[in-house]
Order: sequence, then C-alpha cells, then structure tokens
Amino acid sequence: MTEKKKLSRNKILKELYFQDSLSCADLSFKIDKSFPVTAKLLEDLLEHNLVVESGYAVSTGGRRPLIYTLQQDVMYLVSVAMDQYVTKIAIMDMQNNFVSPIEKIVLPLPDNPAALQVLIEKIQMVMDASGISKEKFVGVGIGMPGFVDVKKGVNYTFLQLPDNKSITRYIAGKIKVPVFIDNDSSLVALAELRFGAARESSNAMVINIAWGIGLGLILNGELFRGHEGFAGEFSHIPLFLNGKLCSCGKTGCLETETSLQLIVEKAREGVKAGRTSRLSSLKGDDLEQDCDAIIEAVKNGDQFAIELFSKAGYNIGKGVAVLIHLLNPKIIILSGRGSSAGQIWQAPIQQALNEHCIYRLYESTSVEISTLGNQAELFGAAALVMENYEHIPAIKIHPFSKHEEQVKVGE
Amino acid sequence: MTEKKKLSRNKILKELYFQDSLSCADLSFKIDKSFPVTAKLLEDLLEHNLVVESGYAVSTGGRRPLIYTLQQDVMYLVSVAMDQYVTKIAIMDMQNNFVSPIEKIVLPLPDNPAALQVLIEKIQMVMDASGISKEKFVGVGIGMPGFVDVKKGVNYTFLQLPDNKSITRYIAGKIKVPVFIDNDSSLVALAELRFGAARESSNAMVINIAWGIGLGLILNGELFRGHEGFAGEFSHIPLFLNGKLCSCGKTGCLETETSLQLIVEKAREGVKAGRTSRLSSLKGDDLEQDCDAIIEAVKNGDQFAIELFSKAGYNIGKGVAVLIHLLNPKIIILSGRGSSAGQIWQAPIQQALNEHCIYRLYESTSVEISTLGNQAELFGAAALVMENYEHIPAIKIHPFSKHEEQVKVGE
DNA sequence: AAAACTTTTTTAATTATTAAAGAAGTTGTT
DNA sequence: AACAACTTCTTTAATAATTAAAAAAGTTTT
Repeated sequence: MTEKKKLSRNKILKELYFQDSLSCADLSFKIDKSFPVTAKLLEDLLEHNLVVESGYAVSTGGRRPLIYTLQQDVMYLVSVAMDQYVTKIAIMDMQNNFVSPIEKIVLPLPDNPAALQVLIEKIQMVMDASGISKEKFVGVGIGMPGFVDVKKGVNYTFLQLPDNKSITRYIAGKIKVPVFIDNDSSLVALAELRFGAARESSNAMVINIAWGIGLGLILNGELFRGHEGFAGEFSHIPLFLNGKLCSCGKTGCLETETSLQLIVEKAREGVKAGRTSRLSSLKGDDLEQDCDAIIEAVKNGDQFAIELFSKAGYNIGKGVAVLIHLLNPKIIILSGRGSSAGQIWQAPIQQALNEHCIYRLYESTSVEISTLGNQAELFGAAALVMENYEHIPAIKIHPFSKHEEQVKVGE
Repeated sequence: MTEKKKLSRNKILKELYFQDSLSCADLSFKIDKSFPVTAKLLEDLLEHNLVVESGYAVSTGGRRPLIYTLQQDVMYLVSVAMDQYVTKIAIMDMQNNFVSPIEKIVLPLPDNPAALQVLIEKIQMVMDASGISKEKFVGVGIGMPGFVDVKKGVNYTFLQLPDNKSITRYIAGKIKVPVFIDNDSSLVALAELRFGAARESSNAMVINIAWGIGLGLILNGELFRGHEGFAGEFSHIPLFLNGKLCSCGKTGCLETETSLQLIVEKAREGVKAGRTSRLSSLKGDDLEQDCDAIIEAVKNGDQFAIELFSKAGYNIGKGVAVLIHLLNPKIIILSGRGSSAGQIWQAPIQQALNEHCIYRLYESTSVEISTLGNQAELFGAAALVMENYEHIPAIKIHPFSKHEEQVKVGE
C-alpha cells in the first residue's frame, strides 16, 4: 500500500473515531476522495477487521446507506491530563469509553526535576496494568499547563529536558508508542470542538475555568495556536488597575481578579474572618478538596459561596467582552473544572457583557456551560492523538537504537 | 471549458496578480494542480493573450524556468476607500498601478440616505472617464467603516438598503460589474498581507490607525472575519476605567484614550489653551487637514505633537498587549492614515508591551510601521476583488447528501 | 399499484497525477 | 579546463483517480 493510500485510510479511521458511524458517501466527502476510492479503502479496512458494517441508516429519500463503524478492541488511546498539582491517566477505547480506572497521582510540576521520570513510569504502569498488548495503543496524548510548543514537543515552563529537547520524542523513545502534547486549555477546547458544545460551531471561545483562567480558541473550525503555539494566554491580559501582583510578575492581570485558586483563597479568608456560611468547615490544606466543597456549597445555595462565584464570573465576563469584540465568536463555552458549578456563571457573565460589549456583537453570541466538565481535558488528550493519527505512520522508532529518528508530526 | 478548469485558470490569474511573475512550477504548487495540467492551462492563457512569457528566471542550480506574467491592458480593477467623511475612488491595473487620478469626494456617511446613490454615480463617473471599456473591469472593491457582512454584502451601520438588502448586488446591478465590500480595517490588513509587511507572516495583527483604531487579523495566512464578519472591533474593547463616554455608548473603550480624532481634538484644545507649539495655526474646522498638520509637526520635532502621539501610542500598546496574549502573532503592523507619522509610534508601544506583556510572548513579536501608509485601503480594495476572483464561478456542494448542502465560498 | 423521483452503489469512460526520461544549467573534482 | 555529478525545469508515457453513466434499492406521488 502506498504512503498516500495509507494517509487516506488513516483519515477514514480518524473520521470514524470522531463521528462513530458514517456512510461511504459521508466518508468520501470528509476525506476528500472520490466514492470509488473510498469504497475500495473501506473494503480493505473490512478485510483487515479494523472496520465493521453496522447496518443501514434510515433512508433520506433513496437507497439506504451502509453504515461503517470502528471495530472494537483493536485500538486504544492513553490520555493524560495534568495540572500543576495533580495528574490523571486513563486508557480509552475508540468509542470514548474509559476501559480502566482513571489513575490519579499527586505530581507537583513547579521546581520538580523528577516529574518527567515519574510521569513516564506512571504511564508505563497504567499501560501494563491494563493488560492490553502494546501494539494496540495508537498513541499517548498529554495535556499540561505552561507554554507548550506542540510541533517541537517542548514545554517551556515545566517538564523540561536539557537543551529544550523534545519531550514527546523522549517519552515515545521510552514507552515505544507515539506521544503528543498540548496545552491543557487547548485540549479542553479540542474536547469541546469534537465531543462537546462547540461541535456545530466553527468559531468558539472555550474558557477553561481552573486554577487559572485558560482559553482555547476555535477559529474557522479548528484549534488556533498562534505563531509559536502560545495563543490563548487569557489569564494574563491586563484588564484591571488593581495593583495586585500576579504570579507572572505584572499587575492587573485577569487572573488577579478571577480563578478557582482565588475563590478558594477568598473562601478560606472569609471563613477565618468568621463569615457565616456552610463553608466554615473548609479543610484549608487541600486545594482540590476545598474547591469541590465550595462548588457543592454553591449548588446548595450558600450565599457566601455564590457571592464569590458571582464576582469571579463578572470578571470573566469582562474578559469575554474583549474576546467578543476581537474575534466575533458564535459561542462562548465555559469548561474545565469550574464549569461543574453550572448555571451560576450565566448571570454575572451576561451582566458583564451588557455593560462592556456592543449589543450588535454579543446579541448573536451564546454563552453555554460545558457538559464535559471536569473530564474535558482527558477527552481532549485522547482526541489529540486521533487528530494526528493520519500522520502517525510517518513515526518510526528503532527498536534497538536509542537514537531517535527524525519524526514528522502534523505541520 | 469545464467549470473546474475555469476555476484553476482563474486561480492562475489570481496568483499572477498577487505575485506579478511566476514559473509554471510555482503556479502548479500554488494552485495545487500537477505540472502537466498547469502547463496546459498556461498554454491556453497564452493563446487567449491573457498571459505572456516574460523571459527566464535566474537558475537556482538547474534549468532556468520560463516566467509568466499577466498581459497588460486587458484587465482593470476599481478600488474604493471610504471613511466616515471622505471617499476615494481609483482605477488600478493588474500591476498595482493607478491608471487614472485618484478621485476624492466629500461624502459623509452618518445620517445620509443619499450616500449610496452618490457613491454609485461617482463610481460610474470615474469608470466612464477612464475610457476603459466595461468588459475589461474585473470588479469593484469597496472598503467602508461599519459592521460589514462580507458574504451577504450588507453594511449594518452605513449605506443601508430597505430590509438590509445586499448593496453589492444592488450596485452590481447598476454598474454591471461584480462588486465586493469589506470593512476598511480588514482591507488595510489584506493590503498588508498581499503587498505589505505581513507578506511573510501567517499570523499578523494589522492596526489601522485612523479616526478610530481598527484591527485586521491575519490568522493562519488569511484574513479572519469571525462568525458574522465583525471580528476586529479593537476600538471598543473595555480597557480603561476612565469613565469617558464613547461614541458606542459605553465607557472606557480603547477609542476614548487613543485615535487620530482624539489627537486632533486634544491638539485643538491645547492650542486654544495657549500651549506653545508649531500647531498654533491649526485650522480647527477640517479634520483631515489638521491631522496632516499635526503629523507634519511630529516629524519636525514639535514637543506638543510628540507628546500627544506618545500618549496615544502607549494606549495602543496596552491594546496590543491584549492581542499578543490572546493570539500570539508574529508581527504587529501599524498601518492606515496614522502610520505616516512613522517611528514615533515605536517607543511608546514597546514601553506598553514591556509593562503589560509576558516577556516570553512578546520577545519574538516584532512591531513594524507600514510602508503602504495612507494608500493601504485602496490597495486592499483592489486585492479584495482578486481575492474573490476564483470563487465567482465556484460553489462546492456535497454531491451525495441533501442535508449537508454547504456553500463554500473562500475559506 | 405503478410511475416518477431520490439516494446509494457499481461500472465504464475520462481525466489528472505520478513516475520516468530528456533538456538545460550549475557545481565540484581532477 | 574538461567532465562527471548534481539540480531544476519540461516533456512523455504509465498509472491512478475522478467523473459520468448505469444499476440497485428506497420513497413519494398520482
């Protein structure tokens, strides 16, 4: 089979992963090949048991199309979602199911030279524990905070190797499976684009409400990364004149007025100061636990918790107003950990838009809460692998040599 | 000739317009067709006298390529650049030369129901006066302020027809030549992308320093317009807490702290208040004249004028910091009328970036002053026509499924 | 219930692409 | 300086893909 045919074949598998079941006509359109060629490729895939016919679709006025689906149990993905403190590792099948328990490990990234080694060991461990044979793994997708260069496979903030060598190549060399990395917020956006609220929108802003406020931009139907891959630095746009020092060294960043970290801090302060609230029993040492507790309090109508979220929401809204002016998106999606607080975000954000946005611009922009919630990054990491799947055959790792070959992934 | 062949043929003409002279190999690559097909199309274009061979290019280590150029005197463009007060109309050839004097007319757009009729008459007049036969005009490109829907051909702010009917179709119906419209700042960006400083950059932010502060976004090598075509509303992002009322009805917009209009107003106030300066003889009734006078004063080292531009520049820089954070561009281009003030902008903008931008993000972003200056919009309007040249006959429809009929015009 | 229309699939005809060969230059070596 | 070795562009022949036509399987209309 020629290299070109392989590309088309992989494109079919990729489309079937994202769409679950498609007809030959649909696939022909999506992979931009003629019907006869697509049919021939499908025939081959059926023979090799990678694809199965799964009945007929309902007729739309003519002959019913044969529907194709990915064969189960032949391909698996490893998805890894990291934040500054905790890392989750999961194994997923082609139908987007978790096939092993999600492994959650405490792995602080700042000032931790051992982090990369630990990560590799844990990934290896989860893969081994799954009992799935190595050749069935398509690849590993990893989402991580920091300035990530997707093409080079480098994170300039965490998990660095000497001379900024590619960590994707490094990890792939160890576990013998292709590896892809991306910024955490970008992967949340990718998840929303492929499986979530942005599915029908070619222009969407996905806000990743987490310890910081991340942003993934969906422009013209695809994830936008910018010149060096750093686009979406929403957290640090200079929007306030509050003089508050930010972690980045500047003042007035969006992050200084809104983030889950800030909410937890403020909640702890409030409790210490004797504020009446359901939150009075906050642990005060575990960020994740406290955050979950506050979100739970919001849902139970706790006034203090609601006040904190409303203020944070209003400030996110001020940032969203900027996004709407600059990029005229169809939809704003609130995703990531914080989105599990639900509809509480709507009112304050809408209020900020009323005050700071030109009506003509935001009247046709909707604000929605993600249904993927806390698991968005894991879905996104899996999607990242399949996003690159068509190029994977170009990756070759020598089984006996430690010297990695030139790897060309995407563009 | 089939429809598909026509598309490729037109693509060749388009590429030759933007690149002036190209080899068959270059064209084959650019129009995404094989060498034999491209060669055959070129043969046909030579026969029909639309293209000429213009000698050989220097060898790059092998056989010298034959170079093709557009035939002169067979195709012309009408380009129209409007602002709120003044409209310029020009006729250009395929080599980007003005072939008739630029017609400048005073045509206020706000609250002027007659504006559209006047515009059509003047375009007609300029075309007639040129003595060029009608069938040689490829199309009319018009840049205008306001919320412009490029696809529908509607401006929601000015020049409206009843029921928001398409003004492009309306004008085209009258003058019998295809018409295209776009937002003024988008066309300035297009000009920079095709003929100016953004030529080598697939990610550029083009700031249109005019009576307001416009923005055209070049993302992934093409002009980005957003969901409804309104992207780039830079002027009204809420960046200040100054309480100053903006023309849009809100307060704190970027426009309230920087624009040529503001500079002229401040200069007039300063002069009235007796500020010592070369500007003391400002007319005070003609915005354009006064603006030119102040820019002249800047170049002659007038302290007051420089102070005004420095402050305005710093505030533009604050906005640019937001752009860099969100979109990680390779280059920021200062264009439009105000760019003729030259290097004066550099220092205050760089200062604002130092203060408000994460170093990692702006260290590799350059800020440049346009060389197209005041004529950028006219070049952009001409480019707009050729940008659409190939698409006029080409509409792609899903050949199999009724539901997914997609009209794809440009991407 | 049959004719007329849709849509998918198969096949045959057409067209474009890739690979191979040739032409025109440049570069490097003896 | 001469000639082999390498580039790059152009032409041609072989191969592969696309489009058009025909057939198959439904749905809708009369």
